Amino acid sequence: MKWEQLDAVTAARRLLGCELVSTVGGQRTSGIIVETEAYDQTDAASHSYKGRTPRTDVMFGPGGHLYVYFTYGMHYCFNLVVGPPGMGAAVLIRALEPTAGKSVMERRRKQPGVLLTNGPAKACQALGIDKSLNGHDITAEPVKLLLREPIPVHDVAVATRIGITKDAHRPWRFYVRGNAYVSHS
DNA sequence: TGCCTGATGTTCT
DNA sequence: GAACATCAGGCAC
Repeated sequence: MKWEQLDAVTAARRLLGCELVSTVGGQRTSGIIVETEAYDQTDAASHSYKGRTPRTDVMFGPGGHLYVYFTYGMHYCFNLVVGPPGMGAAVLIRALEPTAGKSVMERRRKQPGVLLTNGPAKACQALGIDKSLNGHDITAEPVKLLLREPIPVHDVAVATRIGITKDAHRPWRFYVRGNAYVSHS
């Protein structure tokens, strides 16, 4: 998959159903992506909206890399950068359905079941992703994205994004209908 | 079940 | 100095 060739909305749809595999710290954890949000430079809610800064530098790099940021004083969230260099587009991974390493996730999260990964900062913590992985290439260890069959169109729901104030009306959130790990349906 | 709030770093104004 | 792509615990109903 050539993430450099996709816009944020197309990529956000295509990422649903794909699997993320992390071997951070020598511990294998993985999950299927079930909820995403699209952001791009024309979008006031996006970190790239105000142009390139040291923080948002990797968003303006080539697609296929992780953009990891720290927020609210205690949480990390991670995006997949998409589009060609200079585009400033990315897809926020909001929720995963765990496929391996649940016990590792429980140890990291100190929470059971659906609470492991049903939110962007939770998924990040469960996979052991932190700021040191900012700019990481998604085809390399220790965090890899594996392509899976696309989710059928009728199983994908579209909604407005969560937790933002600017451009909040854009229908740029996508999730797998009926999946228990989706944070808001 | 649902609202309110504390925790707490980084970035930008 | 305020805003922020959040989460979890506490308390009122």
